[in-house]
Amino acid sequence: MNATRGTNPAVAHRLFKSVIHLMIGVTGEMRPLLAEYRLTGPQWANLHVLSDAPPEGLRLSEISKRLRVTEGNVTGVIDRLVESGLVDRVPHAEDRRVIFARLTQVGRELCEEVAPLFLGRLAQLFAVLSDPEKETLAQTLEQLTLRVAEAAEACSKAAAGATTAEK
Amino acid sequence: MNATRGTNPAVAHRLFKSVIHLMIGVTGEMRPLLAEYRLTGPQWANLHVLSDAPPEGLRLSEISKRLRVTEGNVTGVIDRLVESGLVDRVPHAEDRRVIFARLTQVGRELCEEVAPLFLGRLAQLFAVLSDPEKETLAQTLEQLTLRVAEAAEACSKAAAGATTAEK
DNA sequence: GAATAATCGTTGACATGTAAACGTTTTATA
DNA sequence: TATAAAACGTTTACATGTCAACGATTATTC
Repeated sequence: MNATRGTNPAVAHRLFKSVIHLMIGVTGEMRPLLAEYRLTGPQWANLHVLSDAPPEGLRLSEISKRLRVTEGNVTGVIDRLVESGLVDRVPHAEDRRVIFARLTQVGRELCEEVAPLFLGRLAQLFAVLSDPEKETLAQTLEQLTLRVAEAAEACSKAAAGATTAEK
Repeated sequence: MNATRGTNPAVAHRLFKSVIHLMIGVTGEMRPLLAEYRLTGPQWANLHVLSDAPPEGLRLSEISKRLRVTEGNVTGVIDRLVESGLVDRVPHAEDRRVIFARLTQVGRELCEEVAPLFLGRLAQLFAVLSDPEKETLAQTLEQLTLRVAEAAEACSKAAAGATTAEK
């Protein structure tokens, strides 16, 4: 389909670095705003997914999946949010392995206060792009993320196949 | 100029998350490759900037600038690279505040071995896009990063002005 | 020339992040 | 049903990452 598809590694590297630099730039600019509320980026990310969750909250493994971080990481961040009184840990009624994280009243109110500021600031930083441009760009990055996962999976399967064949 | 420019915060948020997810995805996929050489992503980033540096190496503050991380961070990563025998610390001849980080022979050889593998894998992950597409995307992200920094600077200047005015 | 300011790298306190090994509980399997 | 396997969250060890406060050195300024 795309016979002229390029594979110049330097170009791929440039793209990689541009992604990293953008992330560093944006998170760096958002940090002071969150700091005013004694929050870090990851803490806010956890609060935010919980603010858009059913009343019973989310199990930690679900937060882990949504934020794309390990469960051990979620454990620690939730620890600090509980410490701050923003989140509660609620054991599952039936399955005793499961623990729900749920916003406290204070946590919910903080979310409602911070969310518009956070999103507003973000919109400010990205104001160079129109909404459709942002949509398009986001869509491109999302698709690329999917393809990266696919490429990785294909590779690991190939490796597994080779290993199996060797046995 | 762009009267229809959108400022829907949800769209900005989607873009933000797409950047983060892409970064998590790619760095996650590159980690195993580097791990084979007992390297982490940041360690490789440090080695790589040093591999493209004058013979005397780079001062730590310069590495900090290029990688967009704090100097304290660079100190730690370089510590471990020195520990691994991949990097040397060389004091500046004239300015005794300055310390250069420079690849050792072993470090340089490792770089030359890892670089093509790292870049090749990266190209593999990004293979869905052609080189021109990657270029365009990278350019967009780089410009966005610039604008983010500008927007932030403008904001801090405004804040400084307000503070000054209050006095 | 002496006081002051700026630069440089390090350090310490803290918050993420991963990976691997656990204990607990639940599910699947024989 | 007894056993094996899987799922869940925690813990540990380690490597980043920021920030602020340092010492040491150099550059400015008066």
